[in-house]
Amino acid sequence: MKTPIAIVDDHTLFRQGLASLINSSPVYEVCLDCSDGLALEHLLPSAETKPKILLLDIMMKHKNGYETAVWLRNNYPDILILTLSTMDHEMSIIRMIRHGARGYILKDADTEELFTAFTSLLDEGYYYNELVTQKIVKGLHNSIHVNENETRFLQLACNDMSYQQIAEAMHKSEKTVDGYRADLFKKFQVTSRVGMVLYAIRAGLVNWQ
Amino acid sequence: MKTPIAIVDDHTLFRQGLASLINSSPVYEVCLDCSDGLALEHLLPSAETKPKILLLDIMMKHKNGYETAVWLRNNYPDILILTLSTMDHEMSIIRMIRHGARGYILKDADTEELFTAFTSLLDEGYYYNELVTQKIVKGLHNSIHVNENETRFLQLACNDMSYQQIAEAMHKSEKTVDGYRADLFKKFQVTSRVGMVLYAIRAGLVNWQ
DNA sequence: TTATAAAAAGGGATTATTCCTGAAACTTTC
DNA sequence: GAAAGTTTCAGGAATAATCCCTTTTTATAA
Repeated sequence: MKTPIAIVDDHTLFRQGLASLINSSPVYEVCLDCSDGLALEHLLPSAETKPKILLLDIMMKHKNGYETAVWLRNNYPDILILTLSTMDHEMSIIRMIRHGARGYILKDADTEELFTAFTSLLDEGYYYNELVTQKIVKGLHNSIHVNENETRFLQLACNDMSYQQIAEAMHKSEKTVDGYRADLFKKFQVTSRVGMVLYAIRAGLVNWQ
Repeated sequence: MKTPIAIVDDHTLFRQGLASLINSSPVYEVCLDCSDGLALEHLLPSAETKPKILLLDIMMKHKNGYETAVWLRNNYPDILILTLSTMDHEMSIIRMIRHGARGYILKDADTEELFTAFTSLLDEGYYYNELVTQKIVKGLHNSIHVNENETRFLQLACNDMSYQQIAEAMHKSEKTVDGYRADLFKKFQVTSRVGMVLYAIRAGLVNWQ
């Protein structure tokens, strides 16, 4: 019997292509695929075959990779989550690990690495290649922690609101919000709003697009 | 004989998956695939079979979709360019058409639409679905034109430079640069730097990531 | 060559952002 | 309850960004 794999990614063509690759293997087959975490919540409970490994994208419309990973850990802790994303920022890697992912590969990996990751996951329980490992070490070394207020602040700043507007929206004084800004500037090592916003987007800290 | 297809996209896994899908068709086969326009320039001249259709991504490392389309039009005008991108902004669609693309599909299309696009391209010479057509109409109606100076300015603004620094880099006065800013604010209908930068990224006007 | 348009630049004012330092208010911990 | 730490907020100031209006220079066309 082939090992069942699931794919969660919002690009249909990518999903179908990947399924074609996986299904042409003698040992793996795709048992389920959908466009985001919300669709997964509807499909997975009624699925006949539960996947052993689930390929999970991060940036998705209705429910992103972080949230989906948490839901999976709570409801299907035996499913091995393998993150499959274009984002190579250390923060997104570490955040996925903290949320329960067992591996991380980039979309510019090749088929060989994908299957290597599968066997690693099944045999040892995890897979991180050299580059990803280096980013993890770097990320843990920097250990940038962004709290709830700062995340909210970032989201609003990325929605092109002025600090005055953000202060109103968060029911805080402008001075408090200016404190969040200063803290994030230091953490991200930037000196302007644009730099901060671009960092947040690259690190996958905000919902975007 | 099968119709030869080429794929230019910087995500190897996507390329391989797509190739697997296309090769499983009875009428199409992938004759060439590479990661960006620069690689294409090296591979295409020595390729035995030239592709009839070339699938082209926009955001790529060394040479983006716009530039690659121009090179193709100058050197291989018979190859039908089918844009395949995640970007759904009207500006990127129209820009690809102006640069010689004959079709535009999004990565969340499915296999059926891909093959529909292939037959349309071969039979009628072009393919644009309903959504893309609507965006084209909307885009032509707005007709936002961004000139060379403004593009350069946007690129530098997205690199987190101050207007003073941008003025120096462009060998223009700060007042001139402020004029570019004001013009772009009006064109993009934004009122802040962050809004302008995000618009430029979404519209695919700058090299990013 | 003159009319016209476009690009470049300046004057000047308002607002927003960035950067200090420090003081209350509130929590957590011992 | 005192100590230590975090969060919230303030004063004050320099710099940058935004906006409006006008002038000069350059390019283009009639």
